Amino acid sequence: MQIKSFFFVQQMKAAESKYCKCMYFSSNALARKIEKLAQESWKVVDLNPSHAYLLMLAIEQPGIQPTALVEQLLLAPSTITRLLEKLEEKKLVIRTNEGKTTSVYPTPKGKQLKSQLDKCLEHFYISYSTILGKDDSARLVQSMNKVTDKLRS
Amino acid sequence: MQIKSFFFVQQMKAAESKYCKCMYFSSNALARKIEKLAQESWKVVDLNPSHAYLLMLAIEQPGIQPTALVEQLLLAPSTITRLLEKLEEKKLVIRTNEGKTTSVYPTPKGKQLKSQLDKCLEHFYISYSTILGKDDSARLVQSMNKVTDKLRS
DNA sequence: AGATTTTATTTGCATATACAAATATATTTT
DNA sequence: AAAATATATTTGTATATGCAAATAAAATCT
Repeated sequence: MQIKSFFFVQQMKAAESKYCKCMYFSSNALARKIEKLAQESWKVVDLNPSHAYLLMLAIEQPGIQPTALVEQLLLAPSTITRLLEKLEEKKLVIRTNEGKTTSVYPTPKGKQLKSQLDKCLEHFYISYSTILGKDDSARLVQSMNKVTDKLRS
Repeated sequence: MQIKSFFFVQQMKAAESKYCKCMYFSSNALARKIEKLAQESWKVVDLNPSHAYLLMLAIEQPGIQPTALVEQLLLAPSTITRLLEKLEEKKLVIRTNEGKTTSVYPTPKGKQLKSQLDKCLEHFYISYSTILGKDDSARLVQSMNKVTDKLRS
């Protein structure tokens, strides 16, 4: 039962998978693994990484508008709205409307998280660069960004 | 209104974003862009890329079991179940149970899609490698896979 | 052989994300 | 000024994904 144990007991490496040469497969698999790692890092503030990133932006650019968040986080407008709803529920940000624009401000409770958020970011950075090496991970990040920019439609 | 137009009209490049140096950000942004590109490629068979990949595996390895699909697609078991449910609804695969194991077979209707599926894969490959260059994209895929494997916990 | 543990799969539930349409406001055109 | 267009944001809806628990069967241990 060698074949069976190969398939079942051991986890297949991404590089061995039949479709490993395909960017869909690789980028998604990588993103999922990183997502998990990131969730660990931000667990202490009870926030999903996306929410945490948004909060960090709101703290550093108080009054920032959803459109700007869309640009900076490369997420869809509706996604930003949903993230904001959750952060507002948790009393970490508030939205003020004036005309058609909305401004997002951190609440005092949100601002208080700043140092913890910084620590989470640091923790996350360390956790992947220890596994992957600082240089390698920096290079990978750079080339992923380059590719993302090229794919701008 | 130069600043305004910068923020609002032009989309910010991933490499300019405040958190671009972070792997969470880059890997997710890339995966989302690639996802979109892939969806385009598989639209003609009315399948999401994940479903398409699973179907391709079922065609090439008839009788394949969910566990093997988990290994090869690096997805959670429950996700595989859900993908299978949908493919079964569409009468593209069938599941047979024997004891605790399940075997997945393509239906005739599923098998008929093979050549179209191959074309979709080809189309997708061409669409990203024209934008990114064959060598660059191959290199990127390779390093993403390497990283994914290292992150195996 | 019966009890315990391991393995395979599914279900219930939660969540992030996006598209398309709706809404509301601002800007431009005529 | 009124009409048309553009911009900003939200809502309704759909979907992929995962975790944890449930179920069920097989394998192992005693």
